Amino acid sequence: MESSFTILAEPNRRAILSLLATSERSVGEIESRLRIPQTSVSKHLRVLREAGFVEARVDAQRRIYRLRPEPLMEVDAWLAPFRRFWTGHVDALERHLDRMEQRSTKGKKR
Amino acid sequence: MESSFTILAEPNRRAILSLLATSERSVGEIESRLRIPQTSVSKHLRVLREAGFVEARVDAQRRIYRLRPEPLMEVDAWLAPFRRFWTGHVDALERHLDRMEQRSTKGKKR
DNA sequence: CTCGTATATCCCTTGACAGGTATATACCTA
DNA sequence: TAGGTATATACCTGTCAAGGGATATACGAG
Repeated sequence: MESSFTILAEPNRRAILSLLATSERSVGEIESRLRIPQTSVSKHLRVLREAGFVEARVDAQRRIYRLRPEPLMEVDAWLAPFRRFWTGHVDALERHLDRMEQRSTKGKKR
Repeated sequence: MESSFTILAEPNRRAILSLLATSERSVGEIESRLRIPQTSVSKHLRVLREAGFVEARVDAQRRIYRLRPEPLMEVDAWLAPFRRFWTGHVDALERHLDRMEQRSTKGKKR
């Protein structure tokens, strides 16, 4: 059973999902907006489709893809037990992101 | 830059985090509770540590690991734009999980 | 100092997966 | 029908990461 987290590990797939959060899109739109080769977009969409993240509607030669929320709800549910660690400490994330920013700018490791 | 999602793709690592959500634990406790070989636990902890998911405190020969919330907050933040798809439709997740259950029980594909 | 315990690291093998290229399929238009 | 557009699939290849086993390091007890 392919975990939803495995699917989300791929950056292009997350980008596709974020794009579809706004509105549904054809494959070509995704291709040009994200600057990913068509063949690659199709392959990622296949993975997303089989995992239930998206579904396609046929419009002549086009396939219009739209989001399906269930797998993301699953992720959200997994996250629930951890929320108590940060509710009420809103700006800890902000500090964390700043630190990450610095690491990838300045950063040489060890 | 290793994405937090990449880290979470590994099931054992998610299990470790879930375990630490309850309380901090030594490596040995994690090993016996999750039934993962010690060498494997240590390697996963290293990954989690370097990605900021956990931190270790030294107690004699033991290392006590505890959760750090920031990377999970990041994930939570990424998820935010999608929440509008399911707030108010609480039981869609339940139906989804049922369907998954059926697939992995009955399931032969195509 | 030696032995047992707790944890980390090294090396090696294996499998999964993403990207690229080429090609197939489907539909539309003329 | 032919040619163009839109999307999917097959095959190949390189990379990367997880798991196993052996070993190193650190600490405590006696």
